[in-house]
Formats: sequence, structure tokens, C-alpha cells
Amino acid sequence: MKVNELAKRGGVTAETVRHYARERLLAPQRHPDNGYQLFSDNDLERLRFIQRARKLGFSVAEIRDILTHADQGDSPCPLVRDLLASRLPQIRARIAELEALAERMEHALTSWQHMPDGSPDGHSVCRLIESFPDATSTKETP
Amino acid sequence: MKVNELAKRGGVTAETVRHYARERLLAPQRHPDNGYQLFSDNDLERLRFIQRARKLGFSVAEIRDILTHADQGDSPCPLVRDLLASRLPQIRARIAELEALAERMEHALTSWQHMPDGSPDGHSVCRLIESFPDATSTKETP
DNA sequence: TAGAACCTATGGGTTACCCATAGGTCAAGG
DNA sequence: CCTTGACCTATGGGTAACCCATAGGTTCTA
Repeated sequence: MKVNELAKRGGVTAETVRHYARERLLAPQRHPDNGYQLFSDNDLERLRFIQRARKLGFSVAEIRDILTHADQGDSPCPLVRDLLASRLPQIRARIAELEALAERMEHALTSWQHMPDGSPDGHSVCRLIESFPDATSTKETP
Repeated sequence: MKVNELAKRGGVTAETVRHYARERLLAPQRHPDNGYQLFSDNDLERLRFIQRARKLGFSVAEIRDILTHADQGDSPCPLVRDLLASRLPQIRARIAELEALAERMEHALTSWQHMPDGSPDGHSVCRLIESFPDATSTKETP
């Protein structure tokens, strides 16, 4: 089957399929005449595997490693366990960061209810924001 | 002051300062002889403003808009309120996504405690992952 | 046989920076 | 005076996981 058909059957866009092929998570054959990528049923299974792994938080690069192991006949399962176990605390940390951010945002919005908008003078851009504590430590990447 | 001094005083890297200058959040003068960027005390205040705004979840592009408004004498405060109010539910949604992800990860890790590692055969890459539900809806971007 | 619908590769965009490179500038010490 | 090291510059590439536009070749269908 060609890109579009695999994409539809796997529930992703054609671009995603091409992306996975470019990243060598899928290694389709090529039609000798026209160079089209030709995917097998096994590739569809592979794509579904990728979807599940993505849903579990694995990156594309990690999934490539997992698949490479398996393609070489090695069990990727120990790798899978390790990756997941080390990723989980990072996710928890990210959640904590975002919760702290959400709290700051809510605190800002509620405390701003009692503050008027002001026009910027030479010393202030927006007192709403400037009324907030200094950036000393915490990092964000929303 | 030059890039490094502003960076130190603002508690960021020199690269970050240059980045903000490139993105026109800061508009330093240029030394006429050597072309070095020259920052004023006002730029330091601006940098601190940027830090606070970043801590509240504003993007660099949004902060540029806010500063542009202020530079034109308009109050950016209504914009600031709107941006924050519309961003907050997105953050909450992101948190919910990540919590669902963390739960899937934990569920996986605990249920895998009773599963042996397997070698890949033609039909299975890693039964650990394959034992997981199909990707029907939820989207992730950890 | 024409047009629609599909395919290809390439390159650029997204976010907020970080880093490497190559080369110009400057202050201080020998 | 000159070197050394610390600083500055601009440029371009990398990050993650795709999305989109372009230009051009192919296949299907009426």
C-alpha cells in the first residue's frame, strides 16, 4: 500500500507516515518503476506499535532505538522499562512546573481584578506584570 | 553596558540577551566605533519585565507585542489580561494531558512487573507496549 | 485524453534559546 | 609595544515532531 492508504489505516496524516519513513522507523520498499514507497501489513503493525509507544510518552528517537533492537533480534523490553521508569519522574516534574505556573496565573488574574489599567510612563510598562515577584529561580517552557 | 554585563545583572545568559535583542524586545544603541550593543538602565528594567512576563507564561512574541504597545504609549494591560485569561485553560488542559500520560506510564510499569521480557518474533516487537490500548484519540507532546 | 488525485524530494516554519565558527576589539601585564 | 585572554560581532545549524508550500512526475477515472 502507498503512503495515503497506510496513513488512513493507521489514523495519522500522510506527512506523519513520511516523517516516520524519513526517520527510519518505517523502511518501506520502493516501487522499481516510479519510486513510490510501498508499505506492507507489517508496516501497518509497526505504525500501530509506534502510536502506542508515542501514547506512552516515548520519543520518535527512542522508538527508533526500540525498533532497531527488535529488528536485530534483541528484546527491547529492558530498554523500554528503563526509558519509561526514567521518564516518569520528568513528567511529574513537568506537571509540578505547570501547576506552579497555573497558580501564578490565577493569582495574577484574581489580584488584578482590583487593579486599574494604567498607561505606560517612563518607569512602568504594565504595573500588572511588574507587581509580580522577581525571576529568581524557576524555569518555564509552556 | 554591554551584553555580558546586562546578562549578569539580569540573571540570564549573554545568548539570551542577544536573542531578545534579535527579536526586538530590546533595542540597544550601537557604539559608533565598534558596533557593540550598548544597553541602558532602562534596558535592564525591560529585561526584568521580560523575566516576570516569561514567569507568567507569556511567549517572547507576546511580550514583544506588550512592549510595542507600551512603547507607543498604549496601555498593554487589557492585552495582558486577555492573553493570560485565554492561556490559563490551555495550561490546565496541558496538565490534564500530562497527568493522563503519567497515569498510563504508571499503569504500564506496574502491570509490567508481572510480565517477562520477550524476544521479538515476526508479530511482536515488545509485548509490553503492544499490551496497551490502541491510539484512538488522545494527543501528547511531552 | 484531460483533469483530479496522488506521489516524490526539498526546504522552510514552529519555540526559546544554545552552541560552534571565524574574525574584530579591548584591557592589562611583561 | 605587543601579546594574551576575555570580550564582542554575525551567521548558521541544532533541538521535537511534525506541518505546509513548491514544483514536478504518476496514476486513476470519466
